[in-house]
Amino acid sequence: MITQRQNKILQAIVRQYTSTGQPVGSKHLAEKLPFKVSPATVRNEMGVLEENGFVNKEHSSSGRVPSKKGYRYYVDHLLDSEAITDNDLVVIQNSLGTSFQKIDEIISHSADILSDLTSYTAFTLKPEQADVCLSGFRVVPLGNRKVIAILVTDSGDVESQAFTLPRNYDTDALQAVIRMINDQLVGQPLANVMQRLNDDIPLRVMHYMQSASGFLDLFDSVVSRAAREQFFVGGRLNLLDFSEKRDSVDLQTLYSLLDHNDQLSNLLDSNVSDEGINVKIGSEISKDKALDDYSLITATYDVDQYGKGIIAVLGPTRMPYSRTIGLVNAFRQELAKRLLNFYRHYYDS
Amino acid sequence: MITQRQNKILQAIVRQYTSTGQPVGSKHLAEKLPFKVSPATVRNEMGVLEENGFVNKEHSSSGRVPSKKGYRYYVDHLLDSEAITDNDLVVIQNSLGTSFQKIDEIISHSADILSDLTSYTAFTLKPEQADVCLSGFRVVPLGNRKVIAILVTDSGDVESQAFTLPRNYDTDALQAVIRMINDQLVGQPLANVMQRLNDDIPLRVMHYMQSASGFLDLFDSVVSRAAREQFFVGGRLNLLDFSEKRDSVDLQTLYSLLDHNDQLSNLLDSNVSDEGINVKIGSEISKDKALDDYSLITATYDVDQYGKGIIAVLGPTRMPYSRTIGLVNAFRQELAKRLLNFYRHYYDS
DNA sequence: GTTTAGCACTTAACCCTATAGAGTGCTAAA
DNA sequence: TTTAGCACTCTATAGGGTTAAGTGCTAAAC
Repeated sequence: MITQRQNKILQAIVRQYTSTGQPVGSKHLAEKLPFKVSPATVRNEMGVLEENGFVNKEHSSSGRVPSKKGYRYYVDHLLDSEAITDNDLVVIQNSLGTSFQKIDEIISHSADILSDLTSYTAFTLKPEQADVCLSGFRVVPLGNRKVIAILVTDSGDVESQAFTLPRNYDTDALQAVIRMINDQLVGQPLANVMQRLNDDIPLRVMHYMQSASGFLDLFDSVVSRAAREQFFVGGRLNLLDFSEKRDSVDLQTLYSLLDHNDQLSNLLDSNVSDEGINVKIGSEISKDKALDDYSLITATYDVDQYGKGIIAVLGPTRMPYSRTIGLVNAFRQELAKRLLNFYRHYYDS
Repeated sequence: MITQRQNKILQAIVRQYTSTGQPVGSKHLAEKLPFKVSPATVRNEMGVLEENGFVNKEHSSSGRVPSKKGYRYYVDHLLDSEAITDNDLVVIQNSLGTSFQKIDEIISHSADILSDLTSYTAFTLKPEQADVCLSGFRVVPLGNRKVIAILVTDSGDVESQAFTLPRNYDTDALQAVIRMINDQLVGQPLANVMQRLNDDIPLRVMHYMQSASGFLDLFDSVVSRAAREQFFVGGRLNLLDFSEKRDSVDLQTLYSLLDHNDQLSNLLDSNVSDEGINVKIGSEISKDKALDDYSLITATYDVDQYGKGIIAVLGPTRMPYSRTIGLVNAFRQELAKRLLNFYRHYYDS
C-alpha cells in the first residue's frame, strides 16, 4: 500500500527528474516538497518506493530515478490538472487558423505544429469513417495510349493514376471491364473490394481480356492507395535529439524507423486506443528495445459524422507528461473544431 | 612544380587517410609506398607538399591530413582506374533488374540502391527533356461538385488533382475557361505557362468568372507540380553518420537540409555540371559551412532522345573516391541501359 | 512509533601529473 | 640527394587525490 506522502514524493521525483534529467536526491527533494520533512525522512520513504519498484538508483550512492512502473503510476494517478499556458493555446489556434484548400494540407501542417510545440516527433492521421465505400471508377483516355484511372470514394476522396496502355489494347474490352467493375464493386466498402480483387474479380476480368494482370495491377494500386490510412509525420529528426546512448545498435533501429513509413504506420496501428488520450511507456510501445526509452502519447479527435482521426507524439520516456498531454489534448480539440468547420462549409448544402 | 614522387606520396596519404581516418605519419607511409625510401625522405617530401598546401597537420607533431586542395588534386589527377568489384556490379544489375510499372518507381528505387552501395546519401532525378510542353488540360466532373483536373505534357507525364467546386459554380464559365486555357497554352513550354500565369492569364479568366483566384490556384498547383524536377533521396540519415563534431550548430543546418526537399533541390541544381561525372569538395558545394566536410559527386545519365537524368551522392570529404566514383559511374551506365529499354518498350510503336 | 540529526561509507566527476607513443624538424654524415 | 640520429612537441591514457552529492544505519528527540 502506498501512502499519501509517498504519492507526493513519487510525484515530486518524476517532476524533478523529467525537468532536469538528473537523479533526485533526498536533500533537494525535501526542500521542494509541499510539507516540511527532513531529508532523512525522505530517504526512508524513498527506500519504500524503491522496494515497491517505483524508483531505481543508477549506482549505490546516487539519487533516485523513476522506473517504468513509476512513470506508469505517475501518469495514471499523479498527473497535474493538464493545464497548458495561454501562450500555447494561442499558438495552436493561430497555426490552425490559416486557410487551406485540402484536408491533407491541414493534417500535414498539424504534424509540424504539434512537433514544434512539443519538440518531439508528431504524427497525424486524417479522420476516417469506419467503412469507406467505392463510389465510382473511371478511366479517361488522354490520347497517345495514355489513360488516367480515377477512383472516387463516398467519403469524397479521389485517387488517380496515369498509365500507358500496351500496344494493341482492345478498348472495347477495357470499357466492358470498367462497366463490370462499376456494376460489381460500387457501393462496397474498400476492404471488401481489396478482398475480391484477390478472389472473383480476376476471373471476371478474364472474360473480356486474355491477361488480367496489367489492368488489375493498376486498379489494385489505386484502390490500395485510397484504402491506406495516410498519415503525416512532423519533426522526424527530433527522435534523435535525446537517445542517451548515441553509439549503440539501437540507433540503427531508430534510423530505419525514421526512414520507413510502413514501420511507423505499424507502430501507430498497434498502439491506438479506442478513444481519448492514451500513454504508452517504454516497452509498452513495442517489443523493440530501441524504443525502451521512449513514450508514445496517442489521442483521437472526433469530427462527428465525418469520422475520427488520430494524433500522436513520440518522445523520451523522460518527458514532462503534464505539459505534453495537455498540449495533445488542447490540440485534438482545436483540430476537431477546425475540421468540423471545414467539412460543414464544403460538403453540406 | 610537383614531382612524380610527391604525386605518389600525396596519393598514398589520401588513400590511407580516407580508409583509416587517422593522420598519416612518415614511418608507416614509407612502408606502404611502392618504392623504397626512408621515413626521413618521406618527411622532407611531406614538408614540400605542406608548403604547397596539399596537406595539413592537426597539430605541430601530428601526421599529415589532406587539405581541400589535396583532395581536389587527388580527384583531378591521381585517381585509380575507377574499378569496382564484380560483386558491386552484380548488385547494381540485379537491383535494377526487377520489373516496374512507372519511371518514378525505378528512379526512386535507384536512390535507395545507390545509397546502400555507397552508404552515403544518394539522389536521383528522372530524365528530363529540355523543354517540356503542355499538351492538354482537362477537368473531369466526378459528381457531387467534385472534379479532377488533369494536365498532360508532351513528355507523357500526367499530373492530376482533385478539387471540390464552391457552391453555385457556373459550369459553362468553367468550360469556357478550360477551352481558353487549351487554346492559349497548349504547345507552350511549361516555363512559359508558369510565367503567363502571373501575366495575362488572370485577366483572360476574369472575362468568364468574377473571381479568378480559386481556379487559378488549382491550375497553378498542377502546372508547377508537372514542371518541378522531382527528385528522390535515399539514405537521408546517412548524412549524420560521420559529422565529427556532433555538437556544433552545424547539425542544425544538416537537420534542416534533411527535412526540406527544396533546400536539397537547390543544392543539386547549383552543383550539376553539364555532363559526365563531377566532384565538388567541401566549400565548393555551397557557401554553407555545415557542408565543409562533405563532398558531392554528381553524374548525368543519358537516355538518348528521352533526355538526360542525374544521380548524385553526398558523403564525407573523407571518402574513398575511387570506389565511390566507380560505383556512380557503373550505376549511371546501368540505369541508362535499363531506362532505354523501358522507354523503347512502352513508348515506341 | 515517527521523525530527525549525525556519521560512516560509496560513487562519479573533476583536476592534476606522469608517462608512453607517434610524429616532426633539423643537423650532419653517407 | 638520401638517411641516421636526436631533441622536441603534442596527444592520449592511466593513476591519484579531492570534492560534492548521495545513501543507509543508528541512536536520540519528539
